Amino acid sequence: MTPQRQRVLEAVVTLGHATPEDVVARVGADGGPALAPSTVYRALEALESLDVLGHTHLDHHAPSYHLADHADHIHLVCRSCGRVEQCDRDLADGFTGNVLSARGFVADVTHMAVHGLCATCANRP
Amino acid sequence: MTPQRQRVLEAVVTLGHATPEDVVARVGADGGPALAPSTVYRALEALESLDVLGHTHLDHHAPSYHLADHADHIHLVCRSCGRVEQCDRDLADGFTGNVLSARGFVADVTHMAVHGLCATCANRP
DNA sequence: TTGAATGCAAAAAATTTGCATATTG
DNA sequence: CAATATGCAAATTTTTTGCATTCAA
Repeated sequence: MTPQRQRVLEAVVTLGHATPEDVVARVGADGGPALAPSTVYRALEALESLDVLGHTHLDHHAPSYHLADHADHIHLVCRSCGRVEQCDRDLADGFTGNVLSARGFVADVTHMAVHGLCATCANRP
Repeated sequence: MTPQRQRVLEAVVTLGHATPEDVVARVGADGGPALAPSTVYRALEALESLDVLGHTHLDHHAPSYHLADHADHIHLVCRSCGRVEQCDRDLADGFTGNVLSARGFVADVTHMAVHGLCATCANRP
């Protein structure tokens, strides 16, 4: 664990969810010297392979990293305000069971981003 | 509906699921002249806004387009062999109900890619 | 004919790679 | 000391934009 990787990790923790470029930007603004983009990309991969981080695909053009802890949750992405919230994975137990019996497919819901409208945006035209 | 857009649409239908670059490649190989990448990107957007196509995020760096019909299904992506299959959306009815009551979140499961292991890959070390 | 679509070429973004140097264990 | 990580720069890859030309309604 090098200081650069610690800074990458801190950035992800601070941001909650972050694309690689979010991390590059954040790390460049945290006081220390900027990190080379390649370092950030490699650090994210390394931290993910150590199961410290995980990622989902919240929007169109970038993976979004988060603490592996969060992997126990399902990500809910509001298509209106863009907010990301999480819910307990067991809300999907029935669904994973259905998919397993219907298709023999073993679903990993924690890698899943569910799009829709959050409570706030749903109660608004 | 221009001939170029028809060819883009045909390519998506033929491929089932296709990233913009898949479409560029496919259209370049279907006999006719290649289309400019910008034309393909704009055609995909246009077809989506007409509700002819929809898209999900099946892998890391690209949206994957498919017929809007397919939007009535949930996409299951095997992390081992990469195959994409679909299942009926009602398998997730319980899940969407849970998310709604727990968070007030209105989930659109058809925009969702579920990662995991397909039946074949799950029965294999 | 009037607005929209295309092709082209160039620009912008995002990600990856090679390699010399520096750092870790 | 040996292995690994970093920084930098350049190369790729993917997507977007501007604009003159062509096409469709």
